[in-house]
Amino acid sequence: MLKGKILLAEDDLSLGFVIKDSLQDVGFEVTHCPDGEVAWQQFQKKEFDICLLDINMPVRDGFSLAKKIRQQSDVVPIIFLTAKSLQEDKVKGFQSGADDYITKPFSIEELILRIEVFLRRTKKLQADTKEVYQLGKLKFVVNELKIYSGKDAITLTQKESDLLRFFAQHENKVLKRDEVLLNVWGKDDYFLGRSMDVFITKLRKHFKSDPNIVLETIHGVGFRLLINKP
Amino acid sequence: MLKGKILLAEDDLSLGFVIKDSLQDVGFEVTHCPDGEVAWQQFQKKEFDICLLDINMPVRDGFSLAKKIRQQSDVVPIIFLTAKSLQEDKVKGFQSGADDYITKPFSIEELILRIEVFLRRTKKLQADTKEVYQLGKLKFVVNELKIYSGKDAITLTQKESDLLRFFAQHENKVLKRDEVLLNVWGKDDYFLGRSMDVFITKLRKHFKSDPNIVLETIHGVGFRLLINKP
DNA sequence: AAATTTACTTAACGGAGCATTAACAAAACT
DNA sequence: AGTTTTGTTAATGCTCCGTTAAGTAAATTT
Repeated sequence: MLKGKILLAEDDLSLGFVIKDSLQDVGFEVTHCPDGEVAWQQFQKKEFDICLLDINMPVRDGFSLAKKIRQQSDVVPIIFLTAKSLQEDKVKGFQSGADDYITKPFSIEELILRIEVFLRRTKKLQADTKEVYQLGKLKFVVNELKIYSGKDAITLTQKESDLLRFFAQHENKVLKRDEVLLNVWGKDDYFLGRSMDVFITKLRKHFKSDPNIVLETIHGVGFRLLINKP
Repeated sequence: MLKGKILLAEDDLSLGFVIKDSLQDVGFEVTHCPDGEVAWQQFQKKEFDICLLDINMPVRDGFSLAKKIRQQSDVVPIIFLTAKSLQEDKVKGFQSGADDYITKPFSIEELILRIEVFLRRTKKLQADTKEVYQLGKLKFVVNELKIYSGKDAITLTQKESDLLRFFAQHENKVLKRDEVLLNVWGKDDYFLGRSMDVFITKLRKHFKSDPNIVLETIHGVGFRLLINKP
């Protein structure tokens, strides 16, 4: 069971590996970045449920990265990993938008517990929000995995639903192939790319009852979900 | 809303703090004790609805504490928090009167759900609120563990009833496998998942007198209790 | 207390559903 | 024309789920 997507920025590679491995063991998907700049690039590409940022990093330190992240999202929880336990650092950290910090050396168990505390909080808010998209004359109800066309309904598989949801969230916007892959599949390689193409075909079939819904290909770039007004 | 009073014995202070904080967040009153002896003093002073005991503690370990507690009350649920997952420990734990154990690292969410499963059970003995669900032409009376079909009645077991109750509470909503497991069994692992499938089969058999009641499977996601209007 | 019943879990196996991979066709770039 | 990218269908193989039966432990009866 996938519990959530975690962005881990940690320049100490062996420590980073241990953290990544432990978190994956308990069901998280972890993207490990060796410095703040790479982490920032990843953050822009993909959605994360929580960020774990080391403070002392080359290229871009944790504080600066946290600020950047906060400019783009003031919801995603940020936890600092820090060797220092000085009061100033803590203050500085919270000012830059962190939600919590944990001082090294910490136990993996404790880290997991803290992560879960945050995820539970944010989950509660989302848990019962009905996520529904009106696509032309079709109504897509995410939690039910269904597309309604009047009284008729088509049931989607989980993956179809994940993919359609991502397009519906960005209606009318060009989405690059790697963006889609990273967000829906979690990684980007040749085979998953082909797999995505198969799913694109499936989605197009589901749309055939409403010709105003067009999932167009931008050759060499990606796709765009376009809803034409009739 | 105060959900219940919890005695927490945990010598790892930072872990204890996280647990206490999380439980308070969801409405429990928590008394956190740093060792078994202090916990025992607190238990004698005050009434608790549930006890969470770490096993490895200085002064008085969890096993010994559980025995003491059991001498005074054989009703209060005891849950062990343990780092070991060895079979011997489990056995030893249950012999000393524990009702359940949870191995570290565990998720706070899971702990909360297990606590709630226990509290619901003990409360059931006290409360007498009639909880009745009309499912198609069947009437499900929770406290009686019965499903009425006209004059005929089927008697359910406790687990069947717990499970059906959870579905009846969320009629028409897609419930994920882990949600069901956590809410009905208190924890989510492979075997309990299989066990749930067995109970799903049993429930479907009970429904066979009314074809409008459909407990449908959402592959890879969970189940949904659907009542079709005839 | 031994035997039986009851309730639930675990094992085992078969089948269905699904994502992926493969294979080939079509389209779009060079 | 040749190469790369995308569309589509079919085959593959994995995971999930349904079901029956066997195992286990507690409760009840004899």
